[in-house]
Amino acid sequence: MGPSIARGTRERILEVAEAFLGERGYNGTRLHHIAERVGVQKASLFHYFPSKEELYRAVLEHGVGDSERTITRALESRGTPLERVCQLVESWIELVAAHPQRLKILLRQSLGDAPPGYQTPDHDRLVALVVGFLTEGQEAKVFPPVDALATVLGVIGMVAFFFTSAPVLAPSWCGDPSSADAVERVKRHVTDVMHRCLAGGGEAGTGRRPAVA
Amino acid sequence: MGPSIARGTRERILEVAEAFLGERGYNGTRLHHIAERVGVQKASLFHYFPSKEELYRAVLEHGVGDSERTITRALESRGTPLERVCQLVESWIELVAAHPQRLKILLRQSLGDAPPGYQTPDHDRLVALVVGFLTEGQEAKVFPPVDALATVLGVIGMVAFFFTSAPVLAPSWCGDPSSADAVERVKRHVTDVMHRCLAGGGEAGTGRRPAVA
DNA sequence: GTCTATATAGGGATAGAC
DNA sequence: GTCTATCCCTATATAGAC
Repeated sequence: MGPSIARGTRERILEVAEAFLGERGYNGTRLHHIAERVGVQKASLFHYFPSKEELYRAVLEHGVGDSERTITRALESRGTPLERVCQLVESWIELVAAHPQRLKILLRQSLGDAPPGYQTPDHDRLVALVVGFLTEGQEAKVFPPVDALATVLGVIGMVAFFFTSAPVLAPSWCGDPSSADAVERVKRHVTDVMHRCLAGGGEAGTGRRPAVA
Repeated sequence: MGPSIARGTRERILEVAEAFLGERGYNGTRLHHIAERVGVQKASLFHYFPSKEELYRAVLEHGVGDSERTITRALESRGTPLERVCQLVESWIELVAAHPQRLKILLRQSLGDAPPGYQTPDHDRLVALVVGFLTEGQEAKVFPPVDALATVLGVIGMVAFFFTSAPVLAPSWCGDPSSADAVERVKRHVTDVMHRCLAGGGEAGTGRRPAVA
């Protein structure tokens, strides 16, 4: 994180744009509104960014790197493999709670809300990092034989849903998903699920269902 | 499902619109494109729907009701409570796989991609139905004391992510999420997780973590 | 570097013939 | 009920003064 005060106009534009892109999406965001909130004329935006699409790309790059650092750091931490997985989950949840807009932008991207012709980058490398950790644990018989890739993607899906869609589709879930209470509840639930799914070692887990129904 | 052949123009418009709204979103969908794919002039759309917004609402209503029927039917089925939960999960996954666009539209809605001023309807009643089932099971000591609401929303989030975002953000996940293989894999994983989280009765589950880290 | 003014295009919506 | 033609607004982007 850079200095949080006395930012230049370019940084303020990026910040406001990130908020709008998260809240309204690429197609729904008006340069007009960004300029207004920054407190500048619309034409001035084109002094810093040649087009709306380039502004979009700049916002994306601006938010990249945090996730990767969080993941590698957590996997290298001390503790049992299960503790490290939970450490990773909790760190990532905090990251998401701190920057909900970034996750929303990624989700929108995956749904196709991006500049025309924009190639959505994949995140296979990052996912593979965690999947590899789980697989190694399974080979060492410390994790049960669950579907490792599905487990990782499932956690991402749960957390993403808790912080973006759930508050809207099921208001009974929580008021402000970024509140300390909500963050704590998500952490507790996800780590609880991880314990239930990854504890018990290499033998068939607690309640693995017998066969196809 | 109505007759699938010799549909009227209105039905064809609804069908094509559903596809576009799922794929491009409300703001990204051009009436021009809908008309083109239907094989009709743009102005003709206004003979059937007074505005883009009304077309959007019609598409939504057209896809409502299936989910509710699926849920109530599964919860009233035979079997142990856990079997009924898994039955519900599998039925719902099939429904999602059969109509991925509908889920995408709902997700987009929750992200705010809807007509200006549109009030996204909540689904609290439907969620509460399943949560109630879990809570009763917990009071009867057949389910462990997990966070029931979080469990339900977590499953929704996982499945939603598997079928919409995961194929784009992590292409290693699967090629076509609606393929029989992919559907089977999702079913297996989610019911596996349900077994691990809901089996074992009312005592503290397998690996419930001791306290806050 | 920021402004006012304007060019240009695209898309939602309407009019009216057939 | 479907078409052609057109209106009109909005939004991106540019030109050029200060």
